Amino acid sequence: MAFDSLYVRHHEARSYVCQRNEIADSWIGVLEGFLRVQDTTAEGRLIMFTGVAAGGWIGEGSLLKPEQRKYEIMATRPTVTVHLPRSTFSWLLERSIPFNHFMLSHLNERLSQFIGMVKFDRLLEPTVRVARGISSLFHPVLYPNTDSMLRINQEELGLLVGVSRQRVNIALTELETAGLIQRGYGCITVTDRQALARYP
DNA sequence: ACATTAACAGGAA
DNA sequence: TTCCTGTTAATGT
Repeated sequence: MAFDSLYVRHHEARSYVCQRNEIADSWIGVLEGFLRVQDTTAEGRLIMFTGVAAGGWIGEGSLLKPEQRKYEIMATRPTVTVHLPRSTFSWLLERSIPFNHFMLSHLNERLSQFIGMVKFDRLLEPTVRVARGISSLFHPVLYPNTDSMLRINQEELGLLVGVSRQRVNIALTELETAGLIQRGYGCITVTDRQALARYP
């Protein structure tokens, strides 16, 4: 059957799940860990586009039309991925209405995420950026994760929102004194999700 | 002013 | 030991 071709991959921290310009052959789901969708500039600077947490999927763009990957995907910590090969992907796309519904809602949510990023870019208040960045990782469709504790360190968060690690540190103490989060070692616990999303 | 990079010490894992 | 945090000082816009 079609599902026979699903396969699972284990990735070490800081290893590539796929490289830029690679030919896409599967839709990538995250079972465990965290993926960073990024690009490296000519000067070697890292730009992070988005993250994918457990339960999320990435890479359908390069499957829906025949093209090479436009970015690289890296595991930021030990990560387990499940791969839905291109043949099975198109098989499901042709035949399964539930699969199409899932795909549509997934694409729709990612679209609104990127529309939100344009707005995000224009509000430059670093603390607000950090607050929104944390909130975005609680997206119910893109990151179906019920846990209120995020496994992300301050440098990672800075990469995600485009702020330095040191400034993230300041932002986190502000958000903690505001009673929205609690800082931890390599993690953040969100105590008030709604207020965090509406911050300030 | 305010953010960024670089560098450091100290604590957690 | 390595990783992460919290903090400085110097530099840039």
